[in-house]
Amino acid sequence: MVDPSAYVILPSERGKLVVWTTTPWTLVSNAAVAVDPELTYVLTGDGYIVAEALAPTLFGEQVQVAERFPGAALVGLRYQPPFDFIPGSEYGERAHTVLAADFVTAQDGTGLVHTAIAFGEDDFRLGQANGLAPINPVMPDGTYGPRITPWAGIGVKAADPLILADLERRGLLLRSEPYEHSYPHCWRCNTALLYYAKPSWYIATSQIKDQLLAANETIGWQPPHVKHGRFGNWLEGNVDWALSRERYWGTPLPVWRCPAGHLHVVGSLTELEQLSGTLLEDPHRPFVDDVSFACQADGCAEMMRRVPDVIDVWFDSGSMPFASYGAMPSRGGAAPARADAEFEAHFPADYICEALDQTRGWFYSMLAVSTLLFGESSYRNVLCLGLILDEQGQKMSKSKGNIVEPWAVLDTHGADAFRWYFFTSKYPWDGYRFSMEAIGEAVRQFLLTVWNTYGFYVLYANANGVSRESLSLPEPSELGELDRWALSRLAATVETVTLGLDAFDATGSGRAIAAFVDELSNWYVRRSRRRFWDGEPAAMATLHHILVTLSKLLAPFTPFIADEIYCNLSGEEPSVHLCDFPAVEAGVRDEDLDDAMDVARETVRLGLAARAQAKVKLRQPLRAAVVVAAGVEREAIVRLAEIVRDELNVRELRFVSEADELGEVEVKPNYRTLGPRFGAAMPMVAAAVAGLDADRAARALRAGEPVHVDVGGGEHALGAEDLLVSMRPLAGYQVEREGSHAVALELEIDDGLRAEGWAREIVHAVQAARRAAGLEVSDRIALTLDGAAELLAAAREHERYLAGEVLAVSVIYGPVSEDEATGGPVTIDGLTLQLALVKA
RNA sequence: GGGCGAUUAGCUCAGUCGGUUAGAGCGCUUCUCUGAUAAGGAAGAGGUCCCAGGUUCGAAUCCUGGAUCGCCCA
Repeated sequence: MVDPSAYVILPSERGKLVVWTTTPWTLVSNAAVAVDPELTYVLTGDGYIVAEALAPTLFGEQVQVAERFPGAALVGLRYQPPFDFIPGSEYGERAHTVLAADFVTAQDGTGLVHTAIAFGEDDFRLGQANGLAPINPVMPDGTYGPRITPWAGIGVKAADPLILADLERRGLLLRSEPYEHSYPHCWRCNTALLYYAKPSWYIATSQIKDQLLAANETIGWQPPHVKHGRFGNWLEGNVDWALSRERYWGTPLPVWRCPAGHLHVVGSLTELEQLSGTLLEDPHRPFVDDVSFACQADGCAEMMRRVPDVIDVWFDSGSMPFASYGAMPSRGGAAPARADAEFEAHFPADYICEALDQTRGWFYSMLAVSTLLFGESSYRNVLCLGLILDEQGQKMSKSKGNIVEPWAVLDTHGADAFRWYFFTSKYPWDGYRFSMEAIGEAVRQFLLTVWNTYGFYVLYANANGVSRESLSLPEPSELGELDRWALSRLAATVETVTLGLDAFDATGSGRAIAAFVDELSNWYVRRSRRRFWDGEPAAMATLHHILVTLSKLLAPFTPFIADEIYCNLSGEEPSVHLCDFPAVEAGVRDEDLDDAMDVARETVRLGLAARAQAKVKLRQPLRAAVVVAAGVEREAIVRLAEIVRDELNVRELRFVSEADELGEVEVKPNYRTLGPRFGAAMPMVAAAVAGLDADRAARALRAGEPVHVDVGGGEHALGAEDLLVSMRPLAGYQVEREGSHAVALELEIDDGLRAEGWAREIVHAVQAARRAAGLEVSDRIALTLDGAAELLAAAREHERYLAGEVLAVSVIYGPVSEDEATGGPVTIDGLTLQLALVKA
């Protein structure tokens, strides 16, 4: 906010002290001026006293210095206060003198700090140290009291300009200018806060600081940096807890006091009844205020009455683990004892969760109350949440109107999508930039994939009459590679998710599930479709098992879709939310198979890229793919050759061991191994490697021999670890490569391959027509084909395949008239095909 | 003013022990696949890794200072 800042002149015997303040309203209770005794101050030619370092800023570079001295020389100097509403004698002996302080800087201002004991913590401490009383002429409503005669009844902030005008009239204002600084405001009404010193009840938490720090060590924090950062620092700097509040509503402070000043703190409702004879039905104000009893101090005959204050609500929140038991009248309203079985069963909490701004709020009060009572934390783990910002990154607030109504999100995308977004889009403590689009993306990318995979299973389970009872998951050894791979990936996912959730990491766990669902849908199911069409028991049982387990993994994340899937597929329990979380099964993980599938998929990826480069459609079969692979990678591809061949639509896979058999190679230095070895000579090594004959070097490495390079006159041997061999493309083949991997395609297409390609094109056309005709996936058809002779010949040649693919019980080659035709004519490689189908 | 955190493609975010061509998704362009999919696959365009110093053979990554934003405290 912008406040008026004032440079005020305070005359003294040694010269005119210049003090700086951004709260002119506190000048009426100026009690002292603070200086840094070690800082150098000057007396200017004009008679002003300021810090030397600030004199040029205040008076210009040409300022004349009459005298130079340390701040200590000013200490004790008496000056004329700016106002005399409050006589100096009320503050104390050292009122209106210069005092030494440790908080004065020469950063800004004048190096002399106006001090009003009742306003501000530094001021108060300085006053305490120097025997000055905190006289406060401001009323509780923020207006000046009657002692400030000209401005009594005026809000102090509103009086700022009046005070400045008064000082100026009396020649005491050197300068005034607007000053922008951060200043605390009321979170509710957004008006500037006024600080003043007032008596209060405290808990001496600073005396148990070591216990608080020790208790913090037992807590698991997410994110981890809060533990020794924000929270740990706060505990290190612990100050006593200001407990009392001057409010009407709240938990009454259980302190009774007699006129003689004796105190009694009441520990329970039972104790209060014993003392007073009154059992309170309702322990709040005003009832509790009526309860009085005879003073307990020896020889005191006065009546004790409760002090009017209530307790800071943070104490209530910090008492949550105890209050829920202790508040019960049957227990006398006292805090629970460690012997209480019900309390013990629930203490401490496994975890708590709140926003990051609770560091000094709930997180602290929960720890402090518990440590005071039992010397330990009331929670084992804490997860902090960040703030949810709007799409522009601004904090959402009702007054700004940029809030998002939760119901609008729920109505549009559903609760599962909402939850999934929060769990997986970011780590919760990082906060969010909320957007509806991001939730829509979560739906499209994740929930629909899950749902469609489930829907796919249900479709073919129903089509093949597969019942829940008929399913049994075969032993791993009886399953195919793809099934075992899917189960292995599932087991790995269960493990990752379990470890993550145990560590309160829902984000990493959710992302692992998302990765698995992607593999499941876009590799396992896609590669296995044919088996599901036939209702193959192993495939059915595998996917069923995976979906049921997946529903259990998803239960905490997307409870509704998880329960829907579980109840329809299993129903062993009435709800997925009554199931145990999946356990990590021993012996299901097969990391060799996982790695092999990765290699196979990489090979497919390169092969598809090569096809795209060559502009050969995937439906056109090719004779061979030549794969660069050796050792375990080659074994992996051989193991999964059928999948690779089918995905790439090639008849044959051939292997070469080294990239240089497919094209020219280049060698590059491996900085990771060579860097530490050669250090500063690394650039020379890189140059030497660049100068090598790549083919010769590659051959040598393949033969297990070192390659020698000359670096700065010395010869060094480089092994296979030190050089990375990669390829240049080779003319004549379509080669796709990445690093040391490569796949080449033979592009020559003979008549046989061409006819097979056409047959697949015809299948594709018929399938499109089936779909356009609205047929069920299991409907049989009678098919008639007409058109270019070459296409019909290809169809005849591959009729069994064609009929099987499109579920045709008969294929007729004959004329198709306009009105019989299903859809328009199809063009394949420039040739025309006309087709008609009817449900058989 | 102090403490803590953040800053990477138009947007949302990854980026391991510091390793030389910084990735993904969305969106855009062009293909492709489809007997579940609003889906999948390939290619292209898109980058001052907030800025400036420093350490190092080598920095998005480590150190120092600064900027901006957020939270807490004064």
